[in-house]
Amino acid sequence: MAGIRDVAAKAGVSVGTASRALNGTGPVSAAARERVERAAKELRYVASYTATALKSGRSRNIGVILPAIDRWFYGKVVTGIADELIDVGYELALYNTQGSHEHQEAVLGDYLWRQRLDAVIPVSLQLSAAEITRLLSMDRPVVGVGGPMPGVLTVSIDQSATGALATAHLIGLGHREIAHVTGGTDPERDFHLTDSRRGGFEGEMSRAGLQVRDDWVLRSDFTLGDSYRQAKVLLSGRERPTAVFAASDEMAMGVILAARDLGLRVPDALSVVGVDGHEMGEAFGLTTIRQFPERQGARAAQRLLTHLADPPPPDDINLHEVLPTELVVRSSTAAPGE
Amino acid sequence: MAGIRDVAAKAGVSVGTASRALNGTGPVSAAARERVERAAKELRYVASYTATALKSGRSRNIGVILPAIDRWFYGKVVTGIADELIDVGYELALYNTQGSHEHQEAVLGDYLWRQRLDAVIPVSLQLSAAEITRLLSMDRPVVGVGGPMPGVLTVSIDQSATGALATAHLIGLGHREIAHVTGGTDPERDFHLTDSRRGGFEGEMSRAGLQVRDDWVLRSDFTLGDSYRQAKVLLSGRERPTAVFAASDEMAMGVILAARDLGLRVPDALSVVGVDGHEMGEAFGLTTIRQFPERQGARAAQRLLTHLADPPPPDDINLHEVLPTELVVRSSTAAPGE
DNA sequence: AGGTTTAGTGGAACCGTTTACAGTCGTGGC
DNA sequence: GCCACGACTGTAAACGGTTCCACTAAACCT
Repeated sequence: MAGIRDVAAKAGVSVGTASRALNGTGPVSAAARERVERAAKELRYVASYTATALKSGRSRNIGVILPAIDRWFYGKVVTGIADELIDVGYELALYNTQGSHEHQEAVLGDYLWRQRLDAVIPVSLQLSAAEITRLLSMDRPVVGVGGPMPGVLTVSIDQSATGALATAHLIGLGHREIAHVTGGTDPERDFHLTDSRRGGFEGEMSRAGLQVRDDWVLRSDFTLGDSYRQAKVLLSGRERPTAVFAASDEMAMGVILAARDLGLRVPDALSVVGVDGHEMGEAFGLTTIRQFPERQGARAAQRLLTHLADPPPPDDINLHEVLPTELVVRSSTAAPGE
Repeated sequence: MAGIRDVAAKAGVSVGTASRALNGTGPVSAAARERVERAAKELRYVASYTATALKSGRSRNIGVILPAIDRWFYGKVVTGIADELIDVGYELALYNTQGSHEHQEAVLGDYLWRQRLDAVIPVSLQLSAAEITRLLSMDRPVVGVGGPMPGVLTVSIDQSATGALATAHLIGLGHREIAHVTGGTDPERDFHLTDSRRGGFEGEMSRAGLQVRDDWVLRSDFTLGDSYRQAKVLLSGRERPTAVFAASDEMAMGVILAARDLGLRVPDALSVVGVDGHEMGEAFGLTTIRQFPERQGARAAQRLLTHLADPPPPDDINLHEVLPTELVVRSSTAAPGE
């Protein structure tokens, strides 16, 4: 492995000059620069990142902390982040807490302090005040995705408005008997998201003077399978809603499958609306509130990068950036039958 | 930020002793060790990884290169790897090539050479001979997932056997008119996987004396949506297969949706079998050949770690480790109707 | 013409660890 | 009583870059 000394020697300059030539910092004559560059190429020289990082304090490495990777939303977010980073030569360190507080603490307490990271993107993390303090005291840029994370910059969608929009769509079609599939099975995970989407649902219902039946609010774990099972029970009851708002597309698809298995036609006998914009929704004809997780990830990365480039951000910055969502009407919703 | 000097000073020992105490390398008196440990704790000392890596040459960081993160298989593989690594204090650097050869070259050519990585796990990568040579010349452990990658250790399932098993299951039920949904839309991606699963299908068909109809082999892109559309065309034709083997669960679910939309009952009018063991398959009653991507990822990580711990591996190691799959029979397959 | 800037350069300190080396001290063997 | 040995320790040299500083020579002022 060639080092910068080898390059310098081969180019007939000092290591200082070689470094300046390679990094474009400081003045270097055209001739010297050219010789250094050629030497570097011939030697297949690549600067050791660890050495660079140690001296300069910048590692060109940013950490992404999330509770899972094998779920639609997180996969998309990471994709968005990764796409944004690869172009500017940053690398991406992934920390999967698996929703375990133990792991989360280990990551927040130790891993992030090893100075290998220039900045951090926590995704949908349930952070305690102490954890946030600790995170921010690292004195590196932090931009979260999802939220809320009081005190840290975030990028997210308006969960409550999303719930309200979906509900309003159903009410607008004439539905009055509306059930809701929400999250909350795992108290640690998706806590706020669940609550605020349901909040939007409830708000919109009461605004329209409609009642929210407790037994029509299904607590699920955000998977298709669980939602399917619960919806089957719900839809087998004597009284049935005419519409269901599910807090995610996966759960909405579960509801559709359950309805079909029970011989209920969608949307004739049951309207279903979800949230996400999951690709699979298309084949189901699923009406949904589309969010753009890749864009959320990309946006977080961008904000991070500008903070990294610029001096410390002004104080009047937009702390919580809210990205738009979009109602996509397909064939799973219609006016109530009969 | 406290450095090891601060710890040493506080504990009243030299930095050498402090380092030895903290790392458990070399002899240190119990008293000194205890003082150092307390000092470190009180100072919230965490060793700088960049410094450690620079000096020791070991970064406790392993790279995962893959063509996408937002697909079921990759999400699972990464989860398996991450779970395995977090326990032993290794970190995970993620490189998403997005299926672009440009990015792949950048990663293989530059990124991996910056000495930030102790080892590399390429996942489902289509590597040229030159790329493999370059990868191996880094002189660090490499264990791939999926394959084949001639010359590098890999962990994978037997794709061909998987195709054969699925096909045999259908034939065993009495089906003779069998269609296949395969990949291959994107020539770069999933190349081998597609070919070998289809190979298994064709082999099993001919073994049973059955013909493979060209127009019953659907080339799809491994998504539910595309498979759905193609299956709809297939199943609307005058002649219909009585069974479909889809090379992935997502595509199989697309076929089931298409069948239902056309009023064909599954499995009465059409049997469908997939490959993967996708969680969503359960609600579809999907029969499938289950593979365990998390286990594949975990296994790759384990092999890597042992190679990292032990001296260079013996030459007679098992180059390609094949992990088992499992037929899961649910309600999407049955003997042909009538 | 003399004094200041400025482009270009080399040398060396430094980033925060690990680790090779040399040394001190007490202990046991003879 | 001396020597060898082991346990323990401190000092300093790396690791491979970046960056500060001092310096030269040419160019630019007044």
